[in-house]
Amino acid sequence: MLDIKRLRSEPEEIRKALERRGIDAPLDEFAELDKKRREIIVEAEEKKALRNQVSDEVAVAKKAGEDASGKISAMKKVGEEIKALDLMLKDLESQLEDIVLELPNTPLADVPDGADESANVTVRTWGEPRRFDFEARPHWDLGAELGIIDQERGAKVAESRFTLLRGMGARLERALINFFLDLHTGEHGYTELFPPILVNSESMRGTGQLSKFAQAEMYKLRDDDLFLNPTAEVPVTNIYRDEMLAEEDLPIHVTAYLPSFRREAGAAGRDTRGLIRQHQFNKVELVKFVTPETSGDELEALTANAEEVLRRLELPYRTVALCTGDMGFASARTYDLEVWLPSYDAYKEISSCSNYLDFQSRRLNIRYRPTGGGKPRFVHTNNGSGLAVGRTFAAIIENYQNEDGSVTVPEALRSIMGVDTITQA
RNA sequence: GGAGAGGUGGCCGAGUCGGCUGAAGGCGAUCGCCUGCUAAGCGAUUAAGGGGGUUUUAAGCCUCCUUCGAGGGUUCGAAUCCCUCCCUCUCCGCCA
Repeated sequence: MLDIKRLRSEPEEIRKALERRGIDAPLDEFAELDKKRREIIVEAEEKKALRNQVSDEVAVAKKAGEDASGKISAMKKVGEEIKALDLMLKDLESQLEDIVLELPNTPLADVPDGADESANVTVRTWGEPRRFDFEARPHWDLGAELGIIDQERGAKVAESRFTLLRGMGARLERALINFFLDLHTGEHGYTELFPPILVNSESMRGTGQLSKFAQAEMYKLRDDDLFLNPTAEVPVTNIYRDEMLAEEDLPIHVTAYLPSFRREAGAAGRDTRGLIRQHQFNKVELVKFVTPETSGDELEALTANAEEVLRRLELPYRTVALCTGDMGFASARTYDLEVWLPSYDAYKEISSCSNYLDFQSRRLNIRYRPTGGGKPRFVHTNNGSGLAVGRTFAAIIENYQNEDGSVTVPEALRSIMGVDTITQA
């Protein structure tokens, strides 16, 4: 959420910033409610101060054995007035909260403007899309033929958009997870976590997954206040919810492999084939908790860490700066990594790396105490996938396919896979 | 699932016949003194959030309100009493 003080002191800057995202923020309504709120606070607090003072007098009088019944009955009435004011206040605050929680983050100044992905800006491209001297095939066909991807049986066991991996397919999935984690922990300095796969509603709310918009995407358990993890960002970012960190603790760089689940409620007809859009998918997440001064550089580094995975796998990709209209709700800057996918004849998102500034930590109440004392400050958070496993799987099958339908194993995975080529079992 | 104990500030930990306890004490931290350096020692400061005032802004200062797991209730007044919920720990049960 945005800083209330900022909404109050620089509403025009915020209005302009949100307009860049195509949002007409109800800031006038906010200002009006906020003004009313403060008026009531003043009134209520005056009465509370009076009550506190008289209550002390009652205590003194009683100790002295004097009669205080006049004061007591007067305060009884004041107490009722306070109760009424507090009720009004509560109502106003929930109205204010409704407004504030619906406001997305303000984009950083140099984020490209635009309404949709057509305005995104490619910041770098790595590798050349392979030119095939035969008819390249999509991973779902190759995978089925190789016997490593079985979508029919996945659907039988669960439903469509669930997949059974078999043999070298299952092994490739596992190899990718290991490879990602080993790279990020061994060479990029992240600490590996394995968080709960079920998360409670407070955690979901903390990272914004329960907004009207996002809610329908989530699998909810019937008998418990728990959801299936939609992205490791949720359990990982929430580990420090309501905590006071020390500046010496920062930066915190963590990575986690976790199965993720999404209902894909609004995605009917999109990416229906193959592994691109599944209800259950594996992802290795990168999350950073950092000081405000460093979050920009930290995002660049995090993005580079995710890119390194694609380079080691020698998969052609490009890095795209999302425009204001295409960025996620909480983000102030986002880079998407897009891998070349021959079946789509296009680059397809495989990672999304964002700087949330203090937008997330404010809502989650994650602060740190600066070295040398001083007021607690909100940390900044960064987050990105490093990478989505299923999409990497698909990219490897397609980019490394051979004319005979076999798939060459990328150099970097051979020791984990134990073979150089995936062939029909 | 059954029985019991408990949830207090950055951390630990006092606080039951409800009333200068927003909270003793300790640790940690910061500043100062001391010291050849370090350690030890001495002194001071140190919860957060929200209003109002002051200030050109910020900082600072003054003042008030709220907060002792969460929510409700009783009361002039609640960390202290009552209710509901959540969580943690111990024992038992079950179990990979």
